[in-house]
Amino acid sequence: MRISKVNKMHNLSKNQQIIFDLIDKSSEPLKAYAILFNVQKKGIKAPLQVYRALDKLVEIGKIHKIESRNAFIACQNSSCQVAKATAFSICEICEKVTEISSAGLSKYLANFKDKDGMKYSKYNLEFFGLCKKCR
Amino acid sequence: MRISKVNKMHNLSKNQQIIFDLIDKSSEPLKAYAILFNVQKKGIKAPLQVYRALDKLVEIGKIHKIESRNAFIACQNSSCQVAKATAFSICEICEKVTEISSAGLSKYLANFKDKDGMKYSKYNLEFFGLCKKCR
DNA sequence: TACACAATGTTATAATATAACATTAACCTA
DNA sequence: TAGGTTAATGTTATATTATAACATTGTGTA
Ligand SMILES: [Zn+2]
Ligand SMILES: [Zn+2]
Ligand SMILES: [Zn+2]
Ligand SMILES: [Zn+2]
Repeated sequence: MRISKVNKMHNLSKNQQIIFDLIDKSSEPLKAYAILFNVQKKGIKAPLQVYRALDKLVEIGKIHKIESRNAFIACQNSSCQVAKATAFSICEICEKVTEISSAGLSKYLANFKDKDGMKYSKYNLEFFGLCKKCR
Repeated sequence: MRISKVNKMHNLSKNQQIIFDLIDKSSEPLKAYAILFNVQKKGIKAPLQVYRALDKLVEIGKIHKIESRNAFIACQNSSCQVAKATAFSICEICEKVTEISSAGLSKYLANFKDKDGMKYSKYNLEFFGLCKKCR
């Protein structure tokens, strides 16, 4: 396998890199229009440019969407290669979001079968409560 | 405890009842503006009237929001008195949504502790896959 | 080179949700 | 049953989130 192939696996384009860097260095989930505002100085002017980069970054697992907040967070779990099994804790006061990395939880959910015996390979779980600081 | 008190627990107002009835008889999750369109003949004319009823219905657990779809579904689980622990399966082809009612799952999630030993009383879980019909 | 595909740029618009303020209904209790 | 309180409603305007459509440019590969 050549270097170029290795890189290609998750080689980010210019816009993708700009937007990923912003999300990755943020201490909190970012919303699409907050991202847009922050990257306008870098030449990204339109919502669609942001959403396209976000879509791709979600697809390859570099970021995740917090569905209940319409916001995006960098993957905090180096093993998330694909956006297919995600779990988060969300503080209902300060809105701090943490990606949960629990082998037990992911094993349990990956093996969960519903009443019809159906197994699901993809899921998103959001826990809500109060973080340490807010209790 | 008087009758009025018993009823009051989940006595729906006029708009709440209209909107709940619509969602309850629907075979699929409904979006807010689809609801608005459907209840305009009943005198509900503005988005805010719909969103206010939806907020209340979610709060008391009569309906749930499918976060990944921005849509609302009637509670299919008679024991959901409050919107605090929900789980759904979602077909990625036909978009059929089913509320999962599994004692094992809810027990596991209610008892789940993160790395810091934190327990969460509230969660939302969405599984994705293909339903029987779509496989 | 030439092809295929991914990414970009741009304008416009769709879809989802809330702010602000005035009014009315329902409920509780003195 | 009058008065106070809270919940719900009505209405207009606006904020926020997301996509359609189409033209163009870059990138890797045969
Ligand atoms: Zn991750
Ligand atoms: Zn907190
Ligand atoms: Zn339910
Ligand atoms: Zn299906």
